[in-house]
Amino acid sequence: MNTATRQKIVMTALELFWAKGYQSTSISDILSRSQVHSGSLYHFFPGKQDVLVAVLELYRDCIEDMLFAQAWTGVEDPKERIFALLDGYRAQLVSSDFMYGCPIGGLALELHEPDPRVRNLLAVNFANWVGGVEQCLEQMDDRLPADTDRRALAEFILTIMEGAIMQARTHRDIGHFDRNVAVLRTHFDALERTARETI
Amino acid sequence: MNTATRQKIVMTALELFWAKGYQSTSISDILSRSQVHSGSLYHFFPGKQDVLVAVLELYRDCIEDMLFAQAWTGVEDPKERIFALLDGYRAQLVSSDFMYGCPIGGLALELHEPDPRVRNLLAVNFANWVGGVEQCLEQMDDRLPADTDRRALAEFILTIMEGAIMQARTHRDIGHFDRNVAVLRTHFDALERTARETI
DNA sequence: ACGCGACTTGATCGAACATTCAAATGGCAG
DNA sequence: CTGCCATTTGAATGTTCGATCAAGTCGCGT
Repeated sequence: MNTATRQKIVMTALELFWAKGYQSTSISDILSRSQVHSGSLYHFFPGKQDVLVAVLELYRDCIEDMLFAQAWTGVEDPKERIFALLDGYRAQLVSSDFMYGCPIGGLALELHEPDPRVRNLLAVNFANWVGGVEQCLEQMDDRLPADTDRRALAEFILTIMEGAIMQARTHRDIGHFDRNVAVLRTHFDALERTARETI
Repeated sequence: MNTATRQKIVMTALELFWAKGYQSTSISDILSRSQVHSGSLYHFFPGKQDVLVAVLELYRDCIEDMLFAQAWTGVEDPKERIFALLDGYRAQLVSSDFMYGCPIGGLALELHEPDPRVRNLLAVNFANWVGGVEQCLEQMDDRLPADTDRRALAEFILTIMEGAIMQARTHRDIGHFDRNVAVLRTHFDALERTARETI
């Protein structure tokens, strides 16, 4: 199977879905940007929805190499790895003039009655992101109170990332992102202080 | 001006934008649901985008009576008013089987290159919501540490609401919402404890 | 009674959309 | 060289979209 054309389609769709969303991206957009003709696209994919599935599968399979590895090079402290991850989204927002937020979050809110495959892949991608953060929290060991629910805290951090991006994009003001991260830092400070006090 | 037809259009559009989003709602959807003909709609509105503007203006003008007043009847404690507000969104998610999230947040992430009017109205609606929560935080007086940035904390609470809805909807599991709110509660506990200790 | 302006009706428009298909191409197995 | 099958080409399809418009209705001031 000539995979080059298929990959070109998926990479182009990934970029367009990220920049404009799923519904605002037409098949024609994907075709003209990727220099592929419609027959080729429909040779590899039954329909538009299946292109989205392929994009979400790519996210799922590459989160480790493309997201975590990238954000965590040169950062060893597990707590700072979490903030480095958030800072990556911040940098994307700023450098793209608030165009590029979270590709999964954008799709998750845009698709109101998604295909079960799509919804499941969105959930898996969220779960993988949360899992990565959860590992950082576990590596913080007794810097966090023993009774801290690390999974719930990891989900909380995803929540903050998504909400902070939403507000910063809407106001076109990175201050909204920064203030949210700052409050998260005070939450970590309180947790670490509690952990120290109850040794 | 025959306002009845206009109102019918705006109310129908509000409901459809909330349930299906802006792009997935066609003018035909609005017309058939509201029993109005296309000429009437275009008599009152230059185009689809202006219907959205009217919907967002309605949210802006009615947030006090429709949202805060509703959530806060019978709840006097300012801290519990915040959690009552969140519980309202929770109830909507559950009773609608995860269809109805936050109408503003959904539109904010869906519209990638919005008309300045639209973007500004989204920002105003977020700001009004944050303002309501900020007032609650101010009424908490010295139950919070003196140096707490109440505006930033109010924005943080909006963030949590939006992120919690996003995750609960994606997983179709209200547990994701509840865990986020639970972590927020631990954050409040820590703040109140700090305030008590530093009297 | 009359006319005017506000509103309604519903057929109609062109553009954009996702999708289809028959024909052409090209590489490779035998 | 030949035949086959995966892939490519690009015109064409039917549908849905947002929007237009001419004709009609209604109420109200004069």
